Amino acid sequence: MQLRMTNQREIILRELKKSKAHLAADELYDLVKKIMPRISLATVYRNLEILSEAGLIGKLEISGRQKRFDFDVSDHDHIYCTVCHRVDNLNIERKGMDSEQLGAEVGYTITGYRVEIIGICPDCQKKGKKMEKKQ
Amino acid sequence: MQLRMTNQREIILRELKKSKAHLAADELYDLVKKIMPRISLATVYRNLEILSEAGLIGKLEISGRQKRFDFDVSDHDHIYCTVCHRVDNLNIERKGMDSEQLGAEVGYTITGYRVEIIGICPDCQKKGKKMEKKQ
DNA sequence: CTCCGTGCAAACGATTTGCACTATG
DNA sequence: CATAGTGCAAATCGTTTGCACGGAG
Repeated sequence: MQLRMTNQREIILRELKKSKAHLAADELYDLVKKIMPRISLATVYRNLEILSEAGLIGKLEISGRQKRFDFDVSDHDHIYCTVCHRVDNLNIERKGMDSEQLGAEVGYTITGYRVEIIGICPDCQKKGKKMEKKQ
Repeated sequence: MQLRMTNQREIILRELKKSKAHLAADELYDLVKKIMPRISLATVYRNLEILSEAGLIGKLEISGRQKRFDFDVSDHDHIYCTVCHRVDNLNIERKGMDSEQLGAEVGYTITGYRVEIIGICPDCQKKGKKMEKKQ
């Protein structure tokens, strides 16, 4: 099964990288549609899946919501806003965590791990304060 | 808004605790239906939400499609099997992680964080080996 | 007797799939 | 020219909601 670099695949990849954000499929679809108006949402889904399997982008399965896709494939963690569901990158020093050993204790073979910090992003904090005043 | 301890709520809570597992709503629904056959799936969803808001159970919004609910409300992390989607408890020493400070660096107000180890559980490792032999 | 909770069915949002057609390598 | 990829619509999966009725406090 070889990958063909189709026009739609190329644009999807390029627009995600260009956005420098952690977009969900439908958000990226809106961007890509501006360039290629007849593209289908299914194609965006299919390609995001394929590109992440190929290691060209990252897949973020956070919080049982929409999957988001990461333009940055280097090793890093994420911080998640519970209000607007935005995701930002984070650099955590992962000292003192031996995931292999922890997994071994419960009989698991470890393939990776994920640290996710949860909070409220700067924008939503501002909006929250406005709301308070109104009420 | 006070909580009423209805029959269905009591059974849902009891069966989750009894299972000692991280069940998804439909799995718990199957269990509870054996005891109260006319219960509706919507009731299970509503109660799981309410019980987790009340702090009587934990809600897990980790990888995978479904939310899972935790019989154990004490502070701990989780390990997730990518093959069967099962979740187990884990005790990680969270040394060397100052989530407050990390959040502050990107302007977030932190409400919590989540560490999730990802791998393949003992059962699926066994099954995997069987599959290999067959092929 | 007051509302919170329930069952049911329908609605919903995100994602996937079957199909016939298109176009890459 | 074989076969991976596409667009479209319908299907699916997990979850939520509106509504009229039922039962806990």
